[in-house]
Amino acid sequence: MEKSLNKNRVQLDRDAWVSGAIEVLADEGIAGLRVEVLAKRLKVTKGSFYWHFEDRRDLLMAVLQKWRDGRIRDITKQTRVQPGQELQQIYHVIDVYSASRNRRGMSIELAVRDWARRDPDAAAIVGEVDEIRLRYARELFLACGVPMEEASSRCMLLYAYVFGVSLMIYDKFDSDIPRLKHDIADLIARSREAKLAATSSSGQ
Amino acid sequence: MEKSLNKNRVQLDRDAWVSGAIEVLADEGIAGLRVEVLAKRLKVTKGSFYWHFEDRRDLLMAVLQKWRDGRIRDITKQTRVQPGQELQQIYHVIDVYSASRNRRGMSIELAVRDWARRDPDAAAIVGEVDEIRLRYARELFLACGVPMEEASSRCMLLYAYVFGVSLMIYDKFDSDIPRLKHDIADLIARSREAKLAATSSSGQ
DNA sequence: ATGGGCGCATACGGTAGCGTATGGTCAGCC
DNA sequence: GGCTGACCATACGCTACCGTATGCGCCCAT
Repeated sequence: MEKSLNKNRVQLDRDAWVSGAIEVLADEGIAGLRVEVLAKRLKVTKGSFYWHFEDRRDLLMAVLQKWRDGRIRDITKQTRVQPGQELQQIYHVIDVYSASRNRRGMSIELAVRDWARRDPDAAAIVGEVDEIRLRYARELFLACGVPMEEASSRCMLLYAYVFGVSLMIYDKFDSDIPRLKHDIADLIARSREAKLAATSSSGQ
Repeated sequence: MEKSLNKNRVQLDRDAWVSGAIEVLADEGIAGLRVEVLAKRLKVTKGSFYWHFEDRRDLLMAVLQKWRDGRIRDITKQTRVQPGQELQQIYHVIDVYSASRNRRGMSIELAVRDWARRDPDAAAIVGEVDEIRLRYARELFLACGVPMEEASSRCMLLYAYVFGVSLMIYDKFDSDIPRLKHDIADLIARSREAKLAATSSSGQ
């Protein structure tokens, strides 16, 4: 209620700019995230932009914060699991993080990681997100009875795979991509014990 | 001998420009690959550039060709193997393609793949390279006695991993990164049969 | 020695983008 | 009904970059 703006004259706030910026980032990459381009997409001029932000860098930092907060909320959600469903949850994580089921999110992810290759601030944010994701995913493997070191290896392999596969262009390689992806998920997720647990519980 | 340029007045040819362009691409990404920037790095002006190239696009296409040719030569070299050494060769491929052993190459690789996300010509080249790499790597798994479908899955996992891990920032996650990487290589490379073959042959 | 072409420098017009300055508009409040 | 402040438009100077036009020096063959 804090701002009773009648009419449909939508006033932009800082968050609207940041959300728009993330859209542009996904489409054009960090190099294409220009304030005049963004302003045009929001159907205003940059006069508005410099009302809400110090400069372009100010926007970019806000983008990083928002992205990080969203990723942390998301990973806590995706790895929350009721007891006994840990292995299924691992398959679920592989699935929801795959590019085919999450094109927009993966576009943003790759744009941020490319950005992080040349910007220390972005790299720090990516480092935070990676560490949290790896820890949460490792918990899933540990809950499946996988020993600590193997859990570390497997969750690392999991994330490297989902990001890596979204960089590849392999449509001519195999005729049955769904099978391929499912088999790869098996390679990542199942230890010998876990496989037994999966086959015994998947039927019910 | 075709051009006897005495003195040390080095004349640039097309290939020198392309090589320089790949350096800039690795450092700055495709968006930073500007002809005036490149000219400055080569210590000439863009007057020279437009002697050798139609326009910027002409250079970019030449970069793609050169990159593709090099990658194809490299993968044929890295997967050539004498009989009996197939499994070791798989570990070798994982090693040489890992970012830590090949920083420059991986920078170029990631820059090209980011480029390919928005440029159909680059995407076509990446598609070519990926298909050839996957086929060559699959041959290694097949030679290890891995059945066809599993060989496809494992070689795909291999490449997705090496690219994906180079996107991640995980230095705080585990204290023993070498062990982690070795364990992951095991997860990718070894089938039950292959592991037996490895343990029996690694001692000799 | 000289004329021609190769390889590059210089100068130019044009566009896109950053950041600043300043003016305009509308809502809400007294 | 006039004031104030939030939000935005417009105009400006500056830099970086693209591509073109043209000039200039050097090497080589005749």
